[in-house]
Amino acid sequence: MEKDLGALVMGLGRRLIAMEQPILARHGVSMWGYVVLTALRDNPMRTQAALAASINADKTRLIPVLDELQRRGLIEREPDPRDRRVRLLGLTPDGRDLQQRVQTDIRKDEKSLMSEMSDEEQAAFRRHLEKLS
Amino acid sequence: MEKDLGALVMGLGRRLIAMEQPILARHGVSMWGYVVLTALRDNPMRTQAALAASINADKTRLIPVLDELQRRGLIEREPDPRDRRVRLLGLTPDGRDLQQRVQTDIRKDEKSLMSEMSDEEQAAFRRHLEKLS
DNA sequence: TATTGTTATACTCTATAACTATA
DNA sequence: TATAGTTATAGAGTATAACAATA
Repeated sequence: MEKDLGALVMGLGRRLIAMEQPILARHGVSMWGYVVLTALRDNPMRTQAALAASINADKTRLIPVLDELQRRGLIEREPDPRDRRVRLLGLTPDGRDLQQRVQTDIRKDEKSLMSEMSDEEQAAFRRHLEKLS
Repeated sequence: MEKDLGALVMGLGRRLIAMEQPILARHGVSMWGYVVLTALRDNPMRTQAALAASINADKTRLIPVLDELQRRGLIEREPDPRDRRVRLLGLTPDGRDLQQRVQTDIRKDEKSLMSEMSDEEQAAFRRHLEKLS
Protein backbone atom coordinates (compact mmCIF):
# COMPACT_ATOMS: atom_id res chain seq x y z
CA MET A 1 0.00 0.00 0.00
CA GLU A 2 2.46 2.61 -1.18
CA LYS A 3 1.66 6.16 -0.17
CA ASP A 4 1.56 9.11 -2.54
CA LEU A 5 4.57 11.34 -2.48
CA GLY A 6 2.24 14.20 -1.63
CA ALA A 7 1.05 12.56 1.57
CA LEU A 8 4.62 11.90 2.68
CA VAL A 9 5.78 15.43 1.92
CA MET A 10 2.77 16.91 3.72
CA GLY A 11 3.46 14.74 6.73
CA LEU A 12 7.05 15.89 6.91
CA GLY A 13 5.96 19.49 6.40
CA ARG A 14 3.56 19.28 9.33
CA ARG A 15 6.25 17.78 11.48
CA LEU A 16 8.76 20.47 10.62
CA ILE A 17 6.25 23.22 11.31
CA ALA A 18 5.47 21.67 14.69
CA MET A 19 9.18 21.56 15.40
CA GLU A 20 9.81 25.15 14.38
CA GLN A 21 6.85 26.73 16.11
CA PRO A 22 8.30 26.69 19.65
CA ILE A 23 11.60 28.05 18.35
CA LEU A 24 9.91 30.91 16.52
CA ALA A 25 7.75 31.67 19.55
CA ARG A 26 10.80 31.68 21.81
CA HIS A 27 12.42 34.29 19.61
CA GLY A 28 9.19 36.23 19.20
CA VAL A 29 8.99 36.03 15.44
CA SER A 30 6.29 34.64 13.17
CA MET A 31 6.82 32.10 10.43
CA TRP A 32 6.43 34.76 7.76
CA GLY A 33 8.69 37.10 9.71
CA TYR A 34 11.42 34.48 9.71
CA VAL A 35 10.93 33.75 6.03
CA VAL A 36 11.33 37.46 5.24
CA LEU A 37 14.43 37.84 7.40
CA THR A 38 16.00 34.83 5.71
CA ALA A 39 15.16 36.08 2.22
CA LEU A 40 16.66 39.50 2.97
CA ARG A 41 19.78 37.98 4.44
CA ASP A 42 20.33 36.03 1.24
CA ASN A 43 19.88 39.14 -0.90
CA PRO A 44 18.57 42.63 -0.20
CA MET A 45 15.65 43.58 -2.40
CA ARG A 46 14.77 46.72 -4.22
CA THR A 47 10.99 46.35 -4.02
CA GLN A 48 8.46 44.69 -1.78
CA ALA A 49 6.90 43.07 -4.81
CA ALA A 50 10.20 41.37 -5.67
CA LEU A 51 10.51 40.14 -2.11
CA ALA A 52 6.96 38.80 -2.20
CA ALA A 53 7.60 36.98 -5.46
CA SER A 54 10.84 35.46 -4.15
CA ILE A 55 9.04 33.78 -1.24
CA ASN A 56 5.82 32.89 -3.07
CA ALA A 57 3.76 35.34 -1.08
CA ASP A 58 1.20 37.92 -2.07
CA LYS A 59 2.58 41.45 -1.78
CA THR A 60 -0.42 42.61 0.23
CA ARG A 61 -0.09 40.00 2.91
CA LEU A 62 3.55 40.94 3.40
CA ILE A 63 2.79 44.46 4.52
CA PRO A 64 1.78 43.74 8.13
CA VAL A 65 4.85 41.50 8.41
CA LEU A 66 7.16 44.26 7.17
CA ASP A 67 5.43 46.80 9.44
CA GLU A 68 6.13 44.64 12.46
CA LEU A 69 9.74 43.85 11.53
CA GLN A 70 10.43 47.54 10.90
CA ARG A 71 8.76 48.59 14.15
CA ARG A 72 11.10 46.25 16.00
CA GLY A 73 14.13 47.60 14.17
CA LEU A 74 14.91 44.34 12.39
CA ILE A 75 14.71 45.58 8.81
CA GLU A 76 15.46 48.78 6.92
CA ARG A 77 12.77 49.97 4.55
CA GLU A 78 13.38 53.35 3.01
CA PRO A 79 12.17 54.96 -0.20
CA ASP A 80 14.71 54.88 -2.99
CA PRO A 81 15.74 58.53 -3.55
CA ARG A 82 15.90 57.89 -7.27
CA ASP A 83 12.37 56.48 -7.45
CA ARG A 84 10.42 57.25 -4.34
CA ARG A 85 7.73 54.68 -5.15
CA VAL A 86 9.98 51.77 -4.28
CA ARG A 87 11.17 50.75 -0.81
CA LEU A 88 14.72 49.53 -0.46
CA LEU A 89 14.73 46.56 1.88
CA GLY A 90 17.53 45.12 3.97
CA LEU A 91 18.37 43.71 7.38
CA THR A 92 19.58 45.80 10.30
CA PRO A 93 22.36 44.31 12.45
CA ASP A 94 19.68 43.30 14.95
CA GLY A 95 17.69 41.62 12.20
CA ARG A 96 20.75 39.76 10.99
CA ASP A 97 21.49 38.59 14.53
CA LEU A 98 17.96 37.38 15.12
CA GLN A 99 17.84 35.50 11.81
CA GLN A 100 21.11 33.83 12.70
CA ARG A 101 19.96 32.78 16.15
CA VAL A 102 16.66 31.35 14.94
CA GLN A 103 18.35 29.52 12.08
CA THR A 104 20.92 28.00 14.42
CA ASP A 105 18.16 26.62 16.64
CA ILE A 106 16.20 25.28 13.70
CA ARG A 107 19.29 23.61 12.23
CA LYS A 108 19.93 21.91 15.53
CA ASP A 109 16.45 20.38 15.56
CA GLU A 110 16.68 19.39 11.91
CA LYS A 111 19.94 17.68 12.64
CA SER A 112 18.46 15.60 15.44
CA LEU A 113 15.46 14.79 13.25
CA MET A 114 17.77 13.32 10.63
CA SER A 115 20.23 11.81 13.07
CA GLU A 116 19.29 8.27 12.12
CA MET A 117 20.59 8.86 8.62
CA SER A 118 24.27 8.73 7.78
CA ASP A 119 25.98 11.93 6.70
CA GLU A 120 26.01 10.75 3.11
CA GLU A 121 22.31 9.87 3.27
CA GLN A 122 21.49 13.27 4.72
CA ALA A 123 23.41 15.02 1.98
CA ALA A 124 21.75 12.97 -0.74
CA PHE A 125 18.32 13.58 0.74
CA ARG A 126 18.90 17.34 0.86
CA ARG A 127 20.28 17.34 -2.65
CA HIS A 128 17.24 15.56 -4.01
CA LEU A 129 14.91 17.89 -2.14
CA GLU A 130 16.69 20.88 -3.63
CA LYS A 131 16.40 19.47 -7.12
CA LEU A 132 12.70 18.68 -6.72
CA SER A 133 11.63 21.90 -5.00
CA MET B 1 23.84 29.76 1.96
CA GLU B 2 22.18 26.46 2.79
CA LYS B 3 18.40 26.51 2.87
CA ASP B 4 16.31 25.29 5.78
CA LEU B 5 14.77 21.88 5.35
CA GLY B 6 11.39 23.50 5.88
CA ALA B 7 11.76 25.77 2.87
CA LEU B 8 12.73 22.86 0.65
CA VAL B 9 9.87 20.68 1.83
CA MET B 10 7.39 23.51 1.39
CA GLY B 11 8.68 24.12 -2.12
CA LEU B 12 8.23 20.50 -3.06
CA GLY B 13 4.81 20.46 -1.45
CA ARG B 14 3.68 23.44 -3.51
CA ARG B 15 4.98 21.81 -6.64
CA LEU B 16 3.19 18.53 -5.95
CA ILE B 17 -0.07 20.33 -5.23
CA ALA B 18 0.25 22.24 -8.50
CA MET B 19 0.87 18.94 -10.24
CA GLU B 20 -2.09 17.18 -8.66
CA GLN B 21 -4.65 19.92 -9.06
CA PRO B 22 -5.33 19.39 -12.78
CA ILE B 23 -5.58 15.65 -12.22
CA LEU B 24 -8.08 16.04 -9.39
CA ALA B 25 -10.07 18.57 -11.42
CA ARG B 26 -10.14 16.22 -14.40
CA HIS B 27 -11.63 13.50 -12.22
CA GLY B 28 -13.97 15.93 -10.47
CA VAL B 29 -12.74 15.28 -6.96
CA SER B 30 -11.31 17.66 -4.38
CA MET B 31 -8.02 17.22 -2.56
CA TRP B 32 -9.84 16.25 0.64
CA GLY B 33 -12.14 13.98 -1.32
CA TYR B 34 -9.17 12.10 -2.70
CA VAL B 35 -7.52 11.95 0.72
CA VAL B 36 -10.69 10.41 2.17
CA LEU B 37 -11.05 7.89 -0.64
CA THR B 38 -7.43 6.85 -0.20
CA ALA B 39 -7.77 6.52 3.57
CA LEU B 40 -10.89 4.36 3.22
CA ARG B 41 -9.26 2.18 0.60
CA ASP B 42 -6.41 1.47 3.01
CA ASN B 43 -8.79 0.57 5.82
CA PRO B 44 -12.54 1.01 6.32
CA MET B 45 -13.39 2.99 9.44
CA ARG B 46 -16.00 2.55 12.09
CA THR B 47 -16.45 6.25 12.89
CA GLN B 48 -16.04 9.57 11.15
CA ALA B 49 -13.95 10.79 14.08
CA ALA B 50 -11.47 7.97 13.55
CA LEU B 51 -11.26 8.79 9.87
CA ALA B 52 -10.68 12.46 10.66
CA ALA B 53 -7.92 11.62 13.11
CA SER B 54 -6.23 9.29 10.65
CA ILE B 55 -5.84 12.06 8.07
CA ASN B 56 -5.12 14.92 10.50
CA ALA B 57 -8.41 16.63 9.77
CA ASP B 58 -11.07 18.13 11.99
CA LYS B 59 -14.18 15.96 12.11
CA THR B 60 -16.42 18.93 11.32
CA ARG B 61 -14.65 19.90 8.16
CA LEU B 62 -14.94 16.35 6.88
CA ILE B 63 -18.72 16.37 6.83
CA PRO B 64 -19.27 18.33 3.60
CA VAL B 65 -16.65 16.11 1.97
CA LEU B 66 -18.44 12.94 3.08
CA ASP B 67 -21.81 14.39 2.04
CA GLU B 68 -20.49 14.97 -1.47
CA LEU B 69 -18.78 11.59 -1.80
CA GLN B 70 -21.91 9.84 -0.59
CA ARG B 71 -24.16 11.85 -2.90
CA ARG B 72 -22.03 10.69 -5.81
CA GLY B 73 -22.19 7.08 -4.68
CA LEU B 74 -18.46 6.82 -3.96
CA ILE B 75 -18.66 5.87 -0.29
CA GLU B 76 -20.94 3.89 1.96
CA ARG B 77 -21.93 5.55 5.19
CA GLU B 78 -24.51 3.74 7.21
CA PRO B 79 -25.37 3.71 10.90
CA ASP B 80 -24.01 0.74 12.79
CA PRO B 81 -27.07 -1.33 13.79
CA ARG B 82 -25.41 -2.13 17.10
CA ASP B 83 -24.77 1.54 17.95
CA ARG B 84 -26.74 3.83 15.75
CA ARG B 85 -24.65 6.85 16.72
CA VAL B 86 -21.71 5.71 14.63
CA ARG B 87 -21.44 5.67 10.85
CA LEU B 88 -19.69 2.73 9.22
CA LEU B 89 -17.58 4.04 6.37
CA GLY B 90 -16.26 2.28 3.30
CA LEU B 91 -15.76 2.61 -0.43
CA THR B 92 -18.30 1.59 -3.01
CA PRO B 93 -16.99 -0.15 -6.15
CA ASP B 94 -17.27 3.22 -7.94
CA GLY B 95 -15.30 4.90 -5.19
CA ARG B 96 -12.62 2.27 -5.37
CA ASP B 97 -12.40 2.68 -9.14
CA LEU B 98 -12.13 6.45 -8.94
CA GLN B 99 -9.45 6.32 -6.27
CA GLN B 100 -7.51 3.90 -8.40
CA ARG B 101 -7.75 6.04 -11.51
CA VAL B 102 -6.70 9.24 -9.77
CA GLN B 103 -3.84 7.51 -8.02
CA THR B 104 -2.58 6.03 -11.27
CA ASP B 105 -2.48 9.48 -12.86
CA ILE B 106 -0.75 11.01 -9.86
CA ARG B 107 1.83 8.22 -9.78
CA LYS B 108 2.59 8.83 -13.42
CA ASP B 109 3.33 12.52 -12.79
CA GLU B 110 5.37 11.72 -9.71
CA LYS B 111 7.41 9.30 -11.72
CA SER B 112 8.22 11.86 -14.36
CA LEU B 113 9.05 14.38 -11.64
CA MET B 114 11.63 12.01 -10.23
CA SER B 115 12.80 10.66 -13.55
CA GLU B 116 16.23 12.24 -13.21
CA MET B 117 16.93 10.07 -10.19
CA SER B 118 17.99 6.46 -10.54
CA ASP B 119 15.65 3.75 -9.29
CA GLU B 120 17.80 3.23 -6.22
CA GLU B 121 17.87 6.96 -5.50
CA GLN B 122 14.11 7.17 -5.82
CA ALA B 123 13.64 4.27 -3.44
CA ALA B 124 16.03 5.75 -0.90
CA PHE B 125 14.36 9.15 -1.14
CA ARG B 126 10.92 7.63 -0.55
CA ARG B 127 12.22 5.52 2.30
CA HIS B 128 13.69 8.55 4.05
CA LEU B 129 10.52 10.53 3.52
CA GLU B 130 8.51 7.74 5.07
CA LYS B 131 10.78 7.58 8.07
CA LEU B 132 10.69 11.34 8.60
CA SER B 133 6.96 11.89 8.05
C1' DT C 1 -0.70 56.04 -18.54
C1' DA C 2 1.99 52.74 -15.79
C1' DT C 3 3.95 51.18 -11.46
C1' DT C 4 4.77 50.70 -6.22
C1' DG C 5 2.86 50.36 -2.20
C1' DT C 6 -1.27 50.56 0.72
C1' DT C 7 -5.97 49.96 2.33
C1' DA C 8 -10.55 47.91 2.20
C1' DT C 9 -13.17 44.14 1.14
C1' DA C 10 -14.53 39.60 0.31
C1' DC C 11 -13.66 34.88 0.20
C1' DT C 12 -11.86 30.39 1.77
C1' DC C 13 -10.39 27.48 5.17
C1' DT C 14 -10.41 25.99 9.71
C1' DA C 15 -11.62 25.65 14.53
C1' DT C 16 -15.02 26.32 18.52
C1' DA C 17 -19.12 25.88 20.53
C1' DA C 18 -23.88 24.64 20.64
C1' DC C 19 -27.27 21.21 19.35
C1' DT C 20 -29.44 16.23 18.13
C1' DA C 21 -29.72 11.62 18.57
C1' DT C 22 -28.40 7.82 20.53
C1' DA C 23 -26.41 5.10 24.42
C1' DT D 1 -24.06 11.48 31.77
C1' DA D 2 -21.33 10.57 27.88
C1' DT D 3 -20.39 9.99 22.87
C1' DA D 4 -20.98 10.42 17.48
C1' DG D 5 -22.42 13.27 14.37
C1' DT D 6 -24.21 17.70 12.77
C1' DT D 7 -24.99 22.63 12.43
C1' DA D 8 -23.96 27.49 13.29
C1' DT D 9 -20.70 30.75 14.23
C1' DA D 10 -16.52 33.04 14.48
C1' DG D 11 -11.70 33.48 13.52
C1' DA D 12 -7.42 33.31 10.78
C1' DG D 13 -5.31 33.46 6.49
C1' DT D 14 -5.40 34.75 1.90
C1' DA D 15 -6.65 36.96 -2.41
C1' DT D 16 -9.09 40.73 -5.18
C1' DA D 17 -10.04 45.16 -6.15
C1' DA D 18 -9.93 49.99 -5.33
C1' DC D 19 -6.94 53.81 -3.97
C1' DA D 20 -2.85 57.09 -3.31
C1' DA D 21 1.65 58.49 -4.53
C1' DT D 22 5.11 58.79 -7.81
C1' DA D 23 7.05 58.34 -12.33
